[in-house]
Amino acid sequence: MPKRSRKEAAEGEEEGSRPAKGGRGQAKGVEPALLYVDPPLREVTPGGQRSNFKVTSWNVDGLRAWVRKGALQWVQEDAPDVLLLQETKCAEAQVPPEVRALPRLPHQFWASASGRGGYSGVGLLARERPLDVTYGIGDPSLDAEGRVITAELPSLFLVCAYVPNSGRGLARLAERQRWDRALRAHLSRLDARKPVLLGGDLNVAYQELDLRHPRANRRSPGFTNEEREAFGELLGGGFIDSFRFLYPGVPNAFTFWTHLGGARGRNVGWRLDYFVLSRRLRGALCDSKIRNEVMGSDHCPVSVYLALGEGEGRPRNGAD
Amino acid sequence: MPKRSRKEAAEGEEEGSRPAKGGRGQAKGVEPALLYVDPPLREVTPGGQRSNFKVTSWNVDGLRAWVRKGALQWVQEDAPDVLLLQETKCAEAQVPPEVRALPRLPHQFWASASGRGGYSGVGLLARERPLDVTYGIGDPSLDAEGRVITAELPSLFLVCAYVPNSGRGLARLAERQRWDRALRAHLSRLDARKPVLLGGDLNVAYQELDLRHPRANRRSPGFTNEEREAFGELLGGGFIDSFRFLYPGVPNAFTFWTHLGGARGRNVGWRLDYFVLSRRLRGALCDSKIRNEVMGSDHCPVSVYLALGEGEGRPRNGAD
DNA sequence: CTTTGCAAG
DNA sequence: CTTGTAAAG
Repeated sequence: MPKRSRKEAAEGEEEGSRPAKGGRGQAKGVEPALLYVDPPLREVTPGGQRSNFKVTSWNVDGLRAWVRKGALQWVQEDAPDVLLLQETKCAEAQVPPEVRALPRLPHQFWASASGRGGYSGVGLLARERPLDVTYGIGDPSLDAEGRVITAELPSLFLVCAYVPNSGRGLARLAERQRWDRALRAHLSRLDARKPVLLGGDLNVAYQELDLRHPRANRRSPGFTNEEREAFGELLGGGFIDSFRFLYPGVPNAFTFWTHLGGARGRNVGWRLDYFVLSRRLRGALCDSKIRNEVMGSDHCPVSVYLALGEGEGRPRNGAD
Repeated sequence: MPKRSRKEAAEGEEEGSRPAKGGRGQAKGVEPALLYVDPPLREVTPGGQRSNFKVTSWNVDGLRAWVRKGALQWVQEDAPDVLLLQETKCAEAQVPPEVRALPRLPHQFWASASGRGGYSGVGLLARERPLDVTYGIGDPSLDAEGRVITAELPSLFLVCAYVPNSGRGLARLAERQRWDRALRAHLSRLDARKPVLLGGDLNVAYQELDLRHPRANRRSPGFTNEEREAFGELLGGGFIDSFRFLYPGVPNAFTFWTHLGGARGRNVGWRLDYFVLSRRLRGALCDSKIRNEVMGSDHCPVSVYLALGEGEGRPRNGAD
């Protein structure tokens, strides 16, 4: 069982295909759709401030294939202030010209796995030029795969992350744990200077609520105790899971579905893509959206809406 | 220039895209279609014997993809007595069930590259059970790639061959020359017992007439002097190129077009697929067809029609 | 199941 | 340009 990957196990027979407890009897293997429907956008903070900053994050599962599928059309309509992309599988020189030419996102920053451009990789595309951009999380032994870009904006640090998968048979779980620790340290260092907004594929479903078949995936990459606890420490360390903060207890809100076996059609998925923010940014949070109707990858895009004002950029000891 | 492969050079600018000498002036790079149209079938020999044996040969460029494209439909309509397939790229265990189930071709024999099933490979499928079937050309150092199947039928030996490509930069030309010699020896040994019919992708265009851009391909795999001379020795050794025997001087009759650059649409091709037969079978030859309208591979199928009678199977010293 | 890379043609 | 393959998810 530990030999099966998270994504394989997501399709597993162990527990997933039993009829729901207490439900009406169902034919073996048939599951109800249980689609999460994203509610209408909340355009203001509880305090009444209007959203003026939108970030969208999308694990594209291969930037070039994603472009061929026409995803850029959706990006233009979505019109985020910043677009975070993960799993571009693409060296900077291979980024399609249509992406480079996006009129509303002229400031583009790319990272890819050194040596093999077709693996991992992230991008950060911004409407306005960041004050500064850095790469990685400060540990060269963990920064060879092009997984993190950090942009300093006037009022916050924006971090795009593609957290490494723990691998088949959890072969890379130990490395993943080092990675989770290093990311947390990176975020803390940033947070000491300005509030932080982290977006991306964090490759963990935090709670049972966050994947369709928790029991079947206890030792699957993305739902091990080790990965979940690391995420818990992030939340305990002054950060908020924006979606869950706004929508506690809401089930079936997934951002990833394996390609195998038509999982997406049955909404057999995982919530792996997040916007996590410094606690002191919570008053600026308008909404956190899961665009699960949008096709083009095995992940769907997620967006966060903030209301950034005069006071937002103040340093940590000035707030909270 | 020797670095470019045959198939790349087929598309080259060197000589190919000049307007034809003496022709009307043409826009640069535009070539006339010059499609070869297969004439109506000759159903009888010059001596008046009706064809009673049909063999079709096709380099399928991947048996599984070829099946997915629906080529089996055409095979059923073609209804050959024997079907020879090359470049199956498929271990015997991976042959699609639809192929195994072909109702009119129940006797199937497969060869593939030992170790890597996805490379090379041939098949021989027969309506009637052969008397005997052997594999290879009698040299273990040349027989590891599943390129030859020989079936003994009552009146002749039928050989299915996929001759190795000389490779980019002619890296395998020396091996190819050994291969050509060994194939010739194999055919001679068979021919001493019964007449021989060889069909398959012989990976050589014999004369300038047999490819669209001879000048540009002087050192391209498939048109080197070495390969052409080896084919000439076969013809000098008592064998006939059935198509050219029946259609001397007919140009633009190609059986292969590279996938690159829309070569097939412009009929920028090569004649690489042949039926070659023992000279003493020439009286049995009705026709040799090139089905260049049939899609499903980068090669088209070719067919030969013979009239086999009482006297056909007699040993060599009894005829010619 | 799909995306990369690659080798081969 | 298309077929295989493997590694990765």
